[in-house]
Amino acid sequence: MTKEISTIEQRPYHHGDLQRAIVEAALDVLSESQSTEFSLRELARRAGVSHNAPYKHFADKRELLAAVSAVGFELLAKRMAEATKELDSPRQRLGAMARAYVCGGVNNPALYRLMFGGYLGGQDDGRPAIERTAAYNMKALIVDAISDGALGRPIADTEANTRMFDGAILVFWSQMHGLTLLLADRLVGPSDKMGELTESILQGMLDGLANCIPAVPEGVWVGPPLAG
Amino acid sequence: MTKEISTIEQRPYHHGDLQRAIVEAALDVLSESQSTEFSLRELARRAGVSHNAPYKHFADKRELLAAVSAVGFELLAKRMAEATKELDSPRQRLGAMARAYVCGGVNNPALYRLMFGGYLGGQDDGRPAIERTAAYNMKALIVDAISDGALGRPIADTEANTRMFDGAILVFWSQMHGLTLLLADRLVGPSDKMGELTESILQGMLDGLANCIPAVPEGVWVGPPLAG
DNA sequence: AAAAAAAGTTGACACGAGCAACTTAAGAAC
DNA sequence: GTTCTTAAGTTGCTCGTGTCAACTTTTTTT
Repeated sequence: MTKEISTIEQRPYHHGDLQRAIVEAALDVLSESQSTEFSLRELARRAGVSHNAPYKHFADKRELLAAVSAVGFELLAKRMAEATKELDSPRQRLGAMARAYVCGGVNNPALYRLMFGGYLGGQDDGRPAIERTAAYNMKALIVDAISDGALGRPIADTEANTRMFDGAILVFWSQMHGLTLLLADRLVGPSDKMGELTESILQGMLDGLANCIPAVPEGVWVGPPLAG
Repeated sequence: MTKEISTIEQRPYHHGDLQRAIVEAALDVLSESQSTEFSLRELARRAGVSHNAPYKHFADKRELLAAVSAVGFELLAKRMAEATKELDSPRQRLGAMARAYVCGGVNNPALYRLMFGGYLGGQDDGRPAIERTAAYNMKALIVDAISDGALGRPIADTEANTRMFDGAILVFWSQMHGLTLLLADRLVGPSDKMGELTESILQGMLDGLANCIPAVPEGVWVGPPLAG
């Protein structure tokens, strides 16, 4: 449908930028149907190419979904960065980040589940590298806010504090991850109360963390595992 | 394969208890493949019946998965109940419950995702009734522990406290839900540190809740929505 | 015993994943 | 500029799957 070729983009070969077109079609269909059970053929149809053209850019459906997931990570990270840009108070930054995170997930549950759910990288074969970097990117935002004092006092982002940081990130992340999915799956609602819920849960969490940040046990990783 | 007919079970018609056999096959395949993308035909094959026999018991794949999900809820609720049975201290009960919950999810992520993820009841057409009751069942376990004093002091399970209870449940549930999924999806690990992680996060959460239980905003529901 | 209903089977259709062989267009080599 | 190579796209196939329809067999009802 919409060819959407940014005039700057080079169109590498005879037809348009199919790779991008397919990913965008997939994002559209995913957003509309809220399901990953669309067919590559449907995407090909939307892009106006033959049913097998996508295979020239993606080995299989899984690889396409990985690319979609990567875009999702970029979008989410961008929104979180944008939401916190103008804010000075680290506490406010953390709040804005949390709201952006939850909001992003609730507004497109299927994409969120694709990004974080086990569809990709199920075993040890490893998630696409881009997803790892995006996940680390998001972690960095949290670390910044915490080290700037979001928990009531600044905490130096040093080696010695690693396990404490990981503990805080783990609490924060799992809390927001859980809230996002409960809202997205309508196990909690209504979702227009999203903002208030996020804020009140966040406040309770920070109260708890201010008392005591749980140090994560030796050997625990928070974020995608590094090696295979 | 394994017909597995409990000698007590009545076999209603000419062949075995197909309904049960199919659901059990589905549970097997789901556990093995950690994916819901198996075929009904595969299940039929395993049960030794023709490819269409399952349709006499389930209108479509979705309905079969709903039945599997229901079994999952029952299993999980049973394990949580079992884990807390012998414990007097409400705090210990809550801890045991949390561990059983997280452990159940991590040991079979695909089943957990099927139960709580958006595959079923995506829109408003409603989740199967059995899933609702199971979810309420689990909520009740949490309410019991809290009203017995798991948060440091007993809190009467009265109408007046409803929103506070919902707040506590929301915090507890979303925290554990998030932790479970992060572990299941290997975004946090390693999963053999599951118990310690659960306990330390739970402790931090209770510290926070002891200070202040967030009252959920007016009109929020925690658990599957009641009406359409 | 006959009728109705439930459970299971066979056969068909449409559709999607993915492979193979072919065609076209773009760049590189000469 | 012609040829060669290769990326991008197409056509056509095989195979498995969901699901419908029609038929058979067994069980329950009457």
